[in-house]
Amino acid sequence: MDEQPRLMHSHGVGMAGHPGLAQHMQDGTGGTDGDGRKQDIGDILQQIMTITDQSLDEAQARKHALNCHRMKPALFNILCDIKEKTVLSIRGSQEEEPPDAQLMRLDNMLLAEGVSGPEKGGGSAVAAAAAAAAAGGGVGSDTNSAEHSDYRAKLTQIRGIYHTELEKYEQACNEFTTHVMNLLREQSRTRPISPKEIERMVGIIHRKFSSIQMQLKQSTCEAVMILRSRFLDARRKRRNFNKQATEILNEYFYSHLSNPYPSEEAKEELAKKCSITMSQVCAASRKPRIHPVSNWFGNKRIRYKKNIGKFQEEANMYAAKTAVSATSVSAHGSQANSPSTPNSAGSAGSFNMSNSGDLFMSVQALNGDSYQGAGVGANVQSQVDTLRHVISQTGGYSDSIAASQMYSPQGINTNGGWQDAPTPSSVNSLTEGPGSVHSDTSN
DNA sequence: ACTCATGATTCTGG
DNA sequence: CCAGAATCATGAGT
Repeated sequence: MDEQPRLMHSHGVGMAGHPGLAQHMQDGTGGTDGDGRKQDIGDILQQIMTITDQSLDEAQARKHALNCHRMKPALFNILCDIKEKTVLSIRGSQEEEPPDAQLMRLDNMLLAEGVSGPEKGGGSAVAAAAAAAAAGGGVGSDTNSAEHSDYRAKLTQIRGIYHTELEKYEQACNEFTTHVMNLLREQSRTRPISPKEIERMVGIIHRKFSSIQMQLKQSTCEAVMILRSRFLDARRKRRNFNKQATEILNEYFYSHLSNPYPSEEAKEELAKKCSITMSQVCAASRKPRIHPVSNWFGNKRIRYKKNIGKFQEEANMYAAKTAVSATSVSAHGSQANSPSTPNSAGSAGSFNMSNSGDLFMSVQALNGDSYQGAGVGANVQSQVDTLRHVISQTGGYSDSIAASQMYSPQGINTNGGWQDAPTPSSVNSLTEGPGSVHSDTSN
């Protein structure tokens, strides 16, 4: 039985044209004469060795004959056994399954980016963000949606490429697998190849292909990242509001100085007036995001509070402006609010007091300046009175609020801020009183 | 190149 | 969750 494995080996090898083993086999035959059976085997080997010299038909016939040899099944099994053992020992060492932590990550990311998920117009997350932005802002979302559609188009492109490539790989993988399987099956008639081994081979092929797939996923992820950074993570891309917008916002701010927390509607309105586009809303972090007007007011509040002195001039200017417009309005008989302003000085005072020492000064300055401002911009002298009146209003725009909401000077004082105003955001200042007058007239 | 103004983001406390 | 505070990043003026 010793030599029979060699037979099979040589056979297989001979077919594959392996020189080294042919040599080895020849050694085996050289040392075995005398025995009839071995002689027989020698013959067979001889035949095998010369098989390449024969015609194809002859070779085929010989092959068939060998294949039908009565010893073949037994030999085959034994060889398979031996092979299995050696293969196992080899495989044991390289038993690697460093599995798909990374693959999972990639998959998750692709899913999150809407590349590999269910078809949803591509970039579901971003699309959602865009939708949210559009819905939330309503205003000027054109440019934004344009940007997003651009982004989406690109993402869809990536998605398309990814899917076609993936499909290609899968197809290639399947084709190759079946090809190899056929080949092995075919060869298993002449070589000791067990089904198990074929299975193993298939596994290897799949692993190879999945590593290719991983590369594909990786590069897709990279592409998406680049796209994101190009389109969305230009988050801090800051475009200054235009002058008019700033003016409108400032007017609102200074006319609601005692409670500069515009309601949602007010913000909407302001945004509309300022034609502040939602493109300025952060698209990056995929959060529904803060309205630019909110940003503006947030920044304004904090910066104003931080350095009131610096903003005093501005405040005066807008106060004057407001005054002028308010007078023109009041001339039309919308004095409904004006009578209620006698105490406005108080609110102005309160505001003042809220800001340490120089506040008081600033109030003084405010009044003085406002007069001046009126003189400059105003056409009507008789407006001086109204001006004064309105100016005080500006200080206490939310007089009504102050009254109704117990917006006490003390509170402001102690805090040096507006925070104490109860639920500031709930105050719908745009629609109420002087504020609305002001903002309406400002247009 | 530098500085300042300013819109946006992030972190934190209530 | 919201406002404030801190910070980042950019645009504009010099």
